[in-house]
This record gives sequence, structure tokens and C-alpha cells, in this order.
Amino acid sequence: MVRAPCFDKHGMKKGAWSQDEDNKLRAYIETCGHSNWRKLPKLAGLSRCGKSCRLRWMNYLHPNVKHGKFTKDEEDVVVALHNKLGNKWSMIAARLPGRSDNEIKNYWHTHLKNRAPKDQTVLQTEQDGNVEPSKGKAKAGCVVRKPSLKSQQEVDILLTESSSSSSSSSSSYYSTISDPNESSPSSLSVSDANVTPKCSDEVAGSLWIDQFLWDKDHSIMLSSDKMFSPLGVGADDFIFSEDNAMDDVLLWSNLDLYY
DNA sequence: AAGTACTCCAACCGCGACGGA
DNA sequence: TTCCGTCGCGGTTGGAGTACT
Repeated sequence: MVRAPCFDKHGMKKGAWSQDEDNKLRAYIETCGHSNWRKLPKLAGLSRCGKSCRLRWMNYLHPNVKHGKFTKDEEDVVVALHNKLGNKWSMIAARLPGRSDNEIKNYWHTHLKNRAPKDQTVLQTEQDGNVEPSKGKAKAGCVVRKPSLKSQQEVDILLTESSSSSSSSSSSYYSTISDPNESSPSSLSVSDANVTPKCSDEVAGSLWIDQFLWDKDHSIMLSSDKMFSPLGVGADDFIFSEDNAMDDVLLWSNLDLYY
């Protein structure tokens, strides 16, 4: 199911990864980290481009990546978020612990696309006015958004609004997060967090760090990664398990409140 | 059993964003 | 301000596996 290994004109290997390559990459990142993806393959003794190494790590080798079928709850979250965010797979992935953007994207196209509202494309076009028609070989119904900070801000605002006022079927996603050691919920809206939503990643990033510190105080294993992604959290040790998947989805989805 | 069509997902590609010189 | 290197995102492709005829 994977591309056959081959070498490009620069001698870089392409195609499927071997077990040996996986081991090398994993061993290197676990000991030295990945501060520079471009230099990493050479240092790790791999004949791959940095991009390929990054992709392999993010989508497959990262210890917090969960493999296997999506649960019904995960499906629902993906559908709900896609309705709101469109093809912002990285943002959707940020709310689904252990799932990479690539995996979610694939799953969407193979399983969930037909569950989306039929007029979604029209809806999005009307809502944000920032949608370009599909180009090239894009499949029918695929929305191509022009990436821009402006649209990002609009998405953030949209999220904030829906999280504070939504009473839709997905409203349960926005219930509060509680610190087990405190009686009052520690959830934040943009206003009560006294945060200006000028840049969601920046804002969310700092709040994630806060969340991490909170977690650490409660002896929850954390990854050394500081990236803004659920993959940066030791999801297996933290909140995700097959048994309490829905609670976990709720908790992670609550991070919408931080935008 | 063999050929064909379809499904699914790992991996590739191109482009824009970002940060440093 | 511009240039350049790097990173990350989203769209697309390749091809093994499976279902169907």
C-alpha cells in the first residue's frame, strides 16, 4: 500500500520507509530532538530529505500517534470541526489527540466526506468570502482556502463565538475544563482570559504551556516537544484511552475555549 | 482462477509563512 | 527592505490490498 522505495537524482531515497530507517529516525529524535529537519537525515545517517523525515515522524513514528480505526466520537468531532473550519486539517488535528492531520485528511476523504452537508461549499464561500474555487485536479466538493492570517483570525473569532453561544448538537464539546484540585472551572473565554485574539497560535501556544504546567503539577507525563499540537502531549499517559475516548474528546475539544 | 475495478492510506509535491541575516 | 533557508500545511498521487465479475 506504499510507494516502492527508489532514489531520486540527488541520491535521496523516496517511497516506503524500512524498519531500519524508522529505527534510525526514532533513535536520533529521541536522543537529539529535531531542531533542524534539513540537517537531521544526514546526522541520523538517513538518505532521506528532511521533509520526508518530518512527515514520517509526525504521521507515523511519533510516540503519541494513535493508529487504528477512528471511533464514532472521533468521527463526530472531525465532522463537526470540518463543518466549522473547512479543510484546516492541522487545526482539526490539534483537537484530536493522537491523530495527525494527514490521517484525519485521509479519513475524511475516504469515510466522512459523504456525511458533510451537501451545501457546505456554498456555505463556506458565503461565510468567509475567502474561498477559491478548486484548482487543478482537486476533487469535486473540495474547498480550497487561501491561507492568510486574516482568515485564521476569522476562524478564531468564529470558533470563539460558536463556543460561547452555540447550543447546537456539538455544544457539549465546549463544556468547561476543571482543575481537579480546584472547585471552580479553569476554562477561559477570550474575554475572561484577558487575551486579545490577534494570533491564535501564539495565544493558544502560551495557554498550552499553561495547560502543560498544570498537567505537570498533577504528575501527568508530557512530551519534551513544545510544539502546539496534541502530538506534543503524552496522550497515552495523559487523557486518551479507548475506554474514555469521549471524555477525552470533550476535554481536547474544550481547548476551543482558548482561541 | 484470472482479470478488473475500487478502496484506502503512506508518501510526495508545491506553495505560502516565517524568521534570521 | 530584501533575500534566503526552513518549516508546515493542504492537495494529490502511487500502489498494495480487497472486492467484484
